[in-house]
Amino acid sequence: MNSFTEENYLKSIFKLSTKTAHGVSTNAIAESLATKASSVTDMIKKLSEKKLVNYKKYQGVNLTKKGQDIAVSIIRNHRLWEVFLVEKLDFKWDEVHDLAEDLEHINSKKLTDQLDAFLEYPKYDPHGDPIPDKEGNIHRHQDITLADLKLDEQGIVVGVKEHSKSYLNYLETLNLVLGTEIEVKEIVDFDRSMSVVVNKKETVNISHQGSKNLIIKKI
Amino acid sequence: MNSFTEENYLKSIFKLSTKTAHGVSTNAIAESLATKASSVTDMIKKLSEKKLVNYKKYQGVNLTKKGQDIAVSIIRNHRLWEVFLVEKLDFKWDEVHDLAEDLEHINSKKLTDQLDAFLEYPKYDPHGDPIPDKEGNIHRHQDITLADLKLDEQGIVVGVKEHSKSYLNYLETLNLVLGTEIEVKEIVDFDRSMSVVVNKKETVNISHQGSKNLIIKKI
DNA sequence: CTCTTTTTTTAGACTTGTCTAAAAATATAT
DNA sequence: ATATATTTTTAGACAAGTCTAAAAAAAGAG
Repeated sequence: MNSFTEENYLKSIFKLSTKTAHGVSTNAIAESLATKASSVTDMIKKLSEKKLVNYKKYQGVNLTKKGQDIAVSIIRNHRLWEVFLVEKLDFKWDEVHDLAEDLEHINSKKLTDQLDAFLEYPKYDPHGDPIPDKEGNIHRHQDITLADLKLDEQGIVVGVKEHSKSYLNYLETLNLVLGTEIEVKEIVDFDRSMSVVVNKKETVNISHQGSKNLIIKKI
Repeated sequence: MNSFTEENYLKSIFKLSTKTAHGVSTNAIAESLATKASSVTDMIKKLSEKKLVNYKKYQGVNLTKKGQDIAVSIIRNHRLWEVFLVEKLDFKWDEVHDLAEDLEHINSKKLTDQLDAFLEYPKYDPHGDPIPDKEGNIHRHQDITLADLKLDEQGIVVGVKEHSKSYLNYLETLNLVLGTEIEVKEIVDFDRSMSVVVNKKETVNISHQGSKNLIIKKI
């Protein structure tokens, strides 16, 4: 059995390793877990002894198959719980992350799979992030953001790349939730902000900072 | 914030204090948590400093109002999660305890109350134990067991006093689940075992050990 | 009431995960 | 290439919760 702490390290390493081709650096892990590099080194040694990561001093780490399986199953838990909280318990999409951080560590294959069935096998969580299936397969969205769209192009909001409460709230004030239709009406050269038509109704303005974190499927 | 460990101590003290008029003894807590008396003493000092228990050396402990509120809210969580697991995720009543032991520590008033609403404010958990309401009120069953019934008396199964898997399984093989109607047909003097008619159909035999842990409402 | 047994507490040690400060290795710049 | 800056690791310390062994207090027996 692994502690919550170990599981959080594995999850962090998993997420960081999708962003870098090479080993994940000690500092990157420390930053993502709000801890110190020295603590990370200690934990990596432990995970390495448990054969959950491959590690050579000064070379960064990568998950082993075993480590990866654990990380993916925790992410699966996390995202299923988020769906549960939003769909069944009426939470808002900006309220569920912290609770899911706790719930994800409840370790029971049966619980996870029954929850999955109860929720009718959702493919995406409330932020559009894909939910790994029972076998651990993850179907990622293509990585097109609103900022990639050209004038007059249309799309549907399918996810976010930034999960902060403030960003999610900002989107909600613009009515930009999952499933929203968007058409780009204007791109301001100066600051790359955009005017977009939302659901064929209102026109809203969104900053570049906002548009580049909004994942879109072109239509 | 309190650690899982602290919460488990509070829960244990709460449960033990319903059984004894005086302070709860160090040894009793140690036994219930499968730990050593010396560890209990240490923890009690800590809880005492946090004003969650009243403690004088060698005199046992009692919960303060604050400690009791926490204990009750954890029990509320535990029992609501058990209902969820059985009603929504198709778990059996003998499978839910350990999972609920983990889930009960997820600390969110909103989560608890929304779950309660989602489950339509259940009054009892799958073992017939009463679920404390939002304000912490607990409506206990009267403490009549099958063993208290006389010949030809009738009752309905409303709970169990023993929660082990083996006992719950034993009951299930006898078709003695919550809501079952019972009529006492024979009481054997020698070993106090009983023959009872279940749901006006089959007659089954139950040992004294079995009958004294089955909580009944007379009809 | 005194002796014995049981319960509880203390003292000191160990584990897990953390930290700071300093040393070692690697990367960068000129 | 050599000096400088950055990253990573080591060494040693600390807090939480646990344990064993021994001491202190309370309870029970004759």
